[in-house]
Amino acid sequence: MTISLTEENYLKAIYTLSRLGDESEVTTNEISKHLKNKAATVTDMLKRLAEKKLINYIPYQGVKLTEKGKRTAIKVVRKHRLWEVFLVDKLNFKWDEVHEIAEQLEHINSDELIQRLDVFLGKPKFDPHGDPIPDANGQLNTIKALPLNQRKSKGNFIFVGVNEHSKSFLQHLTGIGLKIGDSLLIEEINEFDNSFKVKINKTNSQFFSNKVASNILVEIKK
Amino acid sequence: MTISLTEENYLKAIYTLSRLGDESEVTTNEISKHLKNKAATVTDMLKRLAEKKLINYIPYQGVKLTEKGKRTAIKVVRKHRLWEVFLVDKLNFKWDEVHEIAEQLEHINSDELIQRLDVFLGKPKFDPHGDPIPDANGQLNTIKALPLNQRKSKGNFIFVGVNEHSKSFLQHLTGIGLKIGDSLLIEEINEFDNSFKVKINKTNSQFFSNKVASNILVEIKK
DNA sequence: ACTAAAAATTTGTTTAGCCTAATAAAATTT
DNA sequence: AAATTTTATTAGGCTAAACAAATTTTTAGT
Ligand SMILES: [Mn+2]
Ligand SMILES: [Mn+2]
Ligand SMILES: [Mn+2]
Ligand SMILES: [Mn+2]
Repeated sequence: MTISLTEENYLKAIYTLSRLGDESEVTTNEISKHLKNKAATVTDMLKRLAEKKLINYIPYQGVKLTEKGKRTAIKVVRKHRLWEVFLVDKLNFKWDEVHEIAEQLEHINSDELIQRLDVFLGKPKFDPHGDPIPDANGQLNTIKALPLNQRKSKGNFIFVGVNEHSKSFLQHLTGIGLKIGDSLLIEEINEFDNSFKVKINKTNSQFFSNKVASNILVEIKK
Repeated sequence: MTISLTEENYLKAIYTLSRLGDESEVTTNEISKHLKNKAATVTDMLKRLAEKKLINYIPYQGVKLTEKGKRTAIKVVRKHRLWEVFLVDKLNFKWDEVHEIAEQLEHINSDELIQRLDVFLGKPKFDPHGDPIPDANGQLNTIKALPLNQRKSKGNFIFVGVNEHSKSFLQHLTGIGLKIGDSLLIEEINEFDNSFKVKINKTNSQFFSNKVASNILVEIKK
């Protein structure tokens, strides 16, 4: 049974959306919004995917990936993230330039290719945005990072990933001079607007709005 | 105007077929055979491509690429061959394993990507099968090689490319121990079946059938 | 419990890309 | 020059993937 590029994109969307919330059912409208297709189109595809046993679908009740569907979705995510590492590490693209190209590359179909690419890149565990790369068996490091704005006390953290992948946000961070792996020391938390004053790498102090802070994922520095 | 993956494949087919012969018109049946689609399907597509000014098409008279069509086709060929170099040089695929994957990768759409891939690979001039890689402006080294079986005198040659790209032929050459760049000394030409006895790299003598010799491209050794 | 709003599905079209069968045009043979 | 064969086109139909409009089901508000 072959899975089309479009079907792969639907499976990935369902996977991504189910991870945002509580792992429960994903709704037609969520998928519709995410993929920028009309709800009627989504319903059609849900029937097709259910037919292929890639999702469990009860009309009006939303969908969940089957094991098979989940495996497929994770493989697409794995490819997407490996290619992003390739583009940044080997071709010197910036982290805000790679997503659209990876959206295409993630559909290239060759197990041998993924395997060799993985080795060539040194079996990376995270992509350029800090997102974990599933291994060949579909296992992925659960990330224990939290958004910066949920840290209620001052302290020392490491910037490990982003919640928001838009080009403008990534460029904003680059403008500030913030990169994955940088240390972040919360110096002030302003009560009235929940903005933060943060020192990056012990040198340069910056103000982060709550919006920005909510999209920056940090771990506690050991 | 966007050009679909399928349209790209038709343009590439027309380009390839026109190069085989005398650069003249390509026929519906040739395309049909090459792409393994029915002639009626090809006629449909020819109308679409003509509509888009990618080919000049006169019913019953065959087709020729327009300048625009040719540019597009050459770009696809460039991408195909660059990706093949990547797969062999960087991911250590064998030369008989890369074609199918390159058939997919050649449709990835990003000028910046091709440009950077080209630089990353060291701006290669030839792909793993000895085929010339068009440069960013679509110029390509005309190859002055001839098939081994057209060399009528004994002498010293260099193996620079293949005429036949099938997995089985490439594996056959690998089995013989023949690689691009090897020197070939014609020791004997057998009149009755036009087979050749050839010494590879001054060490190992092999018999080549005329069929094999016709698919091996050589240049005169300077 | 009833009604209005929101969410999802069904119905009917469209386009790209493929097919087979029927027909027309061109080339070849007699 | 006709007849036959080969090549190509037209006509009609199919499926995947999209849409808009109409309808149904579920949820939320009173
Ligand atoms: Mn991405
Ligand atoms: Mn990413
Ligand atoms: Mn190839
Ligand atoms: Mn090649």
